Parts: sequence; C-alpha cells; structure tokens
Amino acid sequence: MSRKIYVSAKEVAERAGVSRSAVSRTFTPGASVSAETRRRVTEAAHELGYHVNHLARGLMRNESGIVCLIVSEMDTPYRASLVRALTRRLQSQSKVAMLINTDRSDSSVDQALKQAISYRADASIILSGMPDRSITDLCLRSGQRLVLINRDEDRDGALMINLDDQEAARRALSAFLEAGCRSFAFANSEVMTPSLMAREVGFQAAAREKGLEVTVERYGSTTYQSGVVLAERMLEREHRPDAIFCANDLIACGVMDVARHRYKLAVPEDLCVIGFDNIEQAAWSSYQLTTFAQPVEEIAVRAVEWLSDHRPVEIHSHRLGTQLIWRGSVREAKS
Amino acid sequence: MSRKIYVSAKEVAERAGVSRSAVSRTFTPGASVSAETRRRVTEAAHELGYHVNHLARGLMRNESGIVCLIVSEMDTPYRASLVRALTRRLQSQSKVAMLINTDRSDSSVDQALKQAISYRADASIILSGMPDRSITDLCLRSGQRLVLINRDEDRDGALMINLDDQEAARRALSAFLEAGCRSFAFANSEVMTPSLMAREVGFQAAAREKGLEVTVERYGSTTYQSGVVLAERMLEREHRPDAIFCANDLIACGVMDVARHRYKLAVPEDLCVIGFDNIEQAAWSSYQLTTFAQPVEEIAVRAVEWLSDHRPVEIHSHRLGTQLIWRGSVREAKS
DNA sequence: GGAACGATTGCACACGCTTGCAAAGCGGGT
DNA sequence: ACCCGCTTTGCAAGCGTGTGCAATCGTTCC
Repeated sequence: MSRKIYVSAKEVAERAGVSRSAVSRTFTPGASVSAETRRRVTEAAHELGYHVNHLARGLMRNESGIVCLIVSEMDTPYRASLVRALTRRLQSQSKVAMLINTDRSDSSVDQALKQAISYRADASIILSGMPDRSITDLCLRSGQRLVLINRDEDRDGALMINLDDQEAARRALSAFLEAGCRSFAFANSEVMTPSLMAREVGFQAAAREKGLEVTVERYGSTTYQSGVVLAERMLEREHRPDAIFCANDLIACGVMDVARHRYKLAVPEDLCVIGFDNIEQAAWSSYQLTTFAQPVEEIAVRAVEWLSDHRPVEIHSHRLGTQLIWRGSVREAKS
Repeated sequence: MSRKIYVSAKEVAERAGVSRSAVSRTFTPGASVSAETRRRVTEAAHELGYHVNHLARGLMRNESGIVCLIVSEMDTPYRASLVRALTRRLQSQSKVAMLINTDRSDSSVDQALKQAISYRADASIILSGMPDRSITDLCLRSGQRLVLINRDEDRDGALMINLDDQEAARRALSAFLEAGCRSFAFANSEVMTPSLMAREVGFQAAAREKGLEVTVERYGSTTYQSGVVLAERMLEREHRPDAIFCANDLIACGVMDVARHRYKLAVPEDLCVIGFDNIEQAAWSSYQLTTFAQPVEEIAVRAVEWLSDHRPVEIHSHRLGTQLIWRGSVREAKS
C-alpha cells in the first residue's frame, strides 16, 4: 500500500492553471489573491480533495497549531471534563490537542514534554505531575508556552492556574459549623499534590482558629476505593467524626457509601460530608453531595486565551474561586 | 517573543564536528553510524537540547505518527476509559493521539476528519458519529487508515470493531428469567446508534422467542438524567416491569436511583436491573450493578495493532464478546 | 497618451529533515 | 601489493509549504 497519495498544492496549481504560490495564498488569510484566481483554486482544490499540509505549514511558520495536554488518569471524571473543556476551547481557536497520557511519575511527564518538543507544539498544558526544571526550561527556551493547572511549584514564564483551595476549606468548615457538627475529619489521599495539601492545611488552619481539632487520614490515591478505606478507618473509631471534608468527590462518594451501607449512618443526619470538584456523580440522587465546583470552563478559557495572546505576557498566575454547591450531604443550618 | 529557537540538526552537526546526515542517521533506528560518531552526536544533542523535529520527519517519510481520535462527549465514563486505553496503546507503539471533540452531528465529524487530513494523520479512530462516505473515501484514498468503533455502517477498507450486542442482550434476558422475572422492559435513549439498537432489538427478539413481550421506552441521550426520566415513565404504569435492561450503565444508574428513592422499590428484590459498559460507578456499593463489561483493553489493542500492521489488510471487522459481570442488581437464581 | 500607483502573480529560496548514491575508509585474503 | 567486500560518511535532492522581491497587469489621473 503506497503512501504518497496526498494531493499537494502543486497538483492543485496545475489543475487550476495558476502558480503554486497562488494556491498557497488562497489558503492564507490576508494574502493578496484576485477573486477569480481564488475561485479557480478553491474549485480545483475541492475537486482533488486538497487540504493544506499542516506539517509543512508548521515547518515554515514555526507554529504547528498543536497544543499538548499532559495528563494522568484521564478517565477520572474531573480530569475527563477538564480535558474535554480544553480540547473544545482549543478547537474554537483553531488549535488542536495532542493528548499524552502519563503515569504519576514525574519522569513520564518529562518524557511527554519531550514528545511535545518533538512535535513542535506551540504550548503544553500540564494537568498532572511536575516535570523537571531542566525540561520546562528547555520548553520555554524553545518558545513553547507552558500552562500548569493546579500544580503550585513555580516556573518562571509559565502560566499557573490554581484554585483558592484554602478559601474553600474555610468555607467547608463554616458550613459544618453552621450545621452543628462537632467532630471534624479530613479524608485525603497520599498523593500530596500541592492543591490537595492546601485543602487539608486550610481546613486544619480554619479549625485551629476556632480552637477545634481535625483528624486527618490519608490513604492511596484520590479514588472511590480510597474513600472506602478512609471511611472504614475513620468510622471504626471510638469518637467518630460527624463531619468529613474530602479531598475529592470520588473519595467523598466512597466515604458516603461506607457510612451508609456498612455503618448504617444517615447522611446528613449522623454524618455531614463535603467533597471537591463537583463531578457529575455528585448530583446523582444516591449522593446529593454538597461540594465545591471547580470552574472548569473558566480554567479552559484562561489557559487557552493565554496561548493565543501574542503580547509579551505579564500575568503569570491566576487564582480562581470555587463555588460551594449545596446539596443534601450537609444538614441545614438550625435557624 | 521570537520563535525560531528550536535547535536544529545542523547546529548539532557543527558542534559534533560531523555532517548533518550523521545526526539524522543517529536518530534513525537501523541506519549505519559508527559507535564513535553516534556518541559524539548524542552528546552534542544532549548538550544543546536537540530533539528531532517530527513535523519535518513526517514530511519526508509521509508518516506523521499522529493518530486522530474523533469522539463526542468524551467526559462520559465509558468514552473516557476508551480514550485512555487508546492513547496508552498508541504511545506504546510510539504513535501519538490527536484528540478531536465533536458534537453529535455528522458534519462535525466530517470537519474532524478534514483536520486529520490536514495534519496528515496516519490513521483516524472514530468513536462517535458517522462521517460522510465522500470524506472517508478521501481519507482512505490518501492512505489513511480508518477504524470505526461500535458504528455498524460499512466502509470498505476501514476496520470495524463491534461488540456482540445481540448476544449480550440474549444473556441479559436469560439472566432475568433465571431470576424469576416476569415483566421485561428495555430502557433506551433516542440516539439510535446501531450498537444501541442492536441491544434493544436483540433483547426483544430473545423475548419473543420465549413468547414474552418487552416494553421499550426511549428518551434523550444515554445519560443518567435520561435514566431518571425513563424510570419515571416505566414505573408510573399500572403494570410495572420487574426487570429492566438498560442500554447503558449511566441510564441504569438513573433507573436504579429513581426506583429506590422515588418508588421505594428494592433492587433486586422488587426490580432487577442490568446495564451495559461496566463503568467504574457500576461497582460502587450504592449500585452494585450487574452489567456487561466492554473489552476496552482488547478494543484498543485490536485498533492499534491494525494501524501498525503494514501488510495488505485482510480482516476488516472484529466482533468482540462482552462479559457479564454479576453484582447485586439481579436476584440469584432460585435453586 | 503617458505616468504613476496599487493589486496580482511568479520565481526562487528557506524551513528541518530523510535517504539514494557514490566516494572514502578499513581490513582481510591471496 | 592488490583487490574485494563491507561499513561509514558526505553530498545533494527532495518532501510541501510560506513569503520577500521583482515583474506584470490594470486602472486612474493629469
């Protein structure tokens, strides 16, 4: 099966009886072509099924139109929705997403960034892991733009988009307090992403300000199964918490299921739960989880608008707010 | 911010004191280079941060290494897991996934395929929608490989991967029968994908063979919310079904939640439910949904192995089996 | 009619890479 | 010493574009 079958501008030019440059210009917005030439070219192109070769164009322009999304566990609800929002946004700016899957290891993120470089991506958006500084430097030096989402470490020249996790944690605590809760716990994974840690630390700090203690438990990664284990550990105890703030909606779902099915606790009467992310399942009637909504759409907008912003960049960091979505996993305030 | 900052093979060659071809060959597996030259080149390359330009390489070789994944609603659990499996698999073959989001419309799929052509993708994998024949023909003529997953329509030269939906539907019916169910329903969306329809038709046909009737209800798309509406319609009736086969796990979750919370039915005692896909949530203890597992990994393997298979292709179609995962949403057979 | 001017167009080079081809190097066998 | 065969290397052509530059064309104005 031969392969050099794509039709080229040259063939279109011959068919249309014009020079090759005319073809090129026809497909270059803002170039100078007469209406007649353009017509003949587009016609010939259509007949032959010609499409500009973006690889060659990228070679010339030093601008491939490719943006790499570097992400691990992308089948997780929150990640998936973010990836979707980003690809949509990119497409609307006539860029295209190259999806690179990593495991949690930073070395695989390094590997992914090298891929990005090889394909001369205009930018890379990192949703998981933290690459080595030498690699990010290389990216930046190569003229690539870099966006870090929810990774706190600094990289000069990269755009960092973060949430106000601490603020959210404080709100969570006051929601619990208004509901009359007395004993607080935080259910975390062992992943220790800065943003996850900020939730934990923020929750603890807010409690301490009120003279309250928080039991922190950590286990595994940010999954439903971890939530199951965490809940078992927490609810086994003598003094069970009556309020659990979870690093994550998935964990929260696991916690709720164990609380209800295994310990026969009623949510929110016996136990209040707050999650984070507002994944789709949080709204399902089995959970009705009160949680913080990540501004996924806004994250995508900010990330992508920064990519196409050709001015020398000033703002390198956004801290976006989250919205507390009230559902049924926290008691109504006693009025 | 200037842009032509990527280091090229020429610079590496100068630094290493060799010809530019030597550099090229160093990075071409199987090319003839002496150990010494290779060493000097890799060293220089490393120092300068050189990475082969895949755009230019693709231009020469007529092989970009890019594979387009064309998909709608990719934040849906099943889709997300498939996308993940595919990207992983592709990466392991040192290909890379370009992710294109479409809405349900076929025209947006056409658009996506044109993108694929523009980037000279080696192949396109279509997970949603059905593109116009003229476009797929163009793709094939251009030497692009095409994989259609779960879309039944024929396209000569494309690989089609389907599930044995009908067979699964039959198994669902006999599972219900063994559980002693009497009144059967099928909860479908209005999407009418061939594969969804096969489940419906297969279920109905199997029932008819036993002289039984199936109530079919269709609504919306294949989401949790549709499941909610479908369940309301079905359970409102005089004669409620005591067995519902759902086109989809998401629908099944919606159905179960409505059955339990709104109609106070016990699953599986009052109502048996079977889903399809085996999404992660099906295993959550709030659902414990008995469902058919799609062989996601195998789909990915088959799709990708076909892409790198350079022999003239013979087999153009796979029909893969599904596995019934027994959980708690169907009664045990009375022994 | 001629000049001046702007809009089009074609030529040719550049982008960074691969690869066929021929020249060069190297070693061994006679 | 010579020749043969194999490996290594450099040269240069080509992949499909974009674009600066100069040439051409058509129009308007005096």
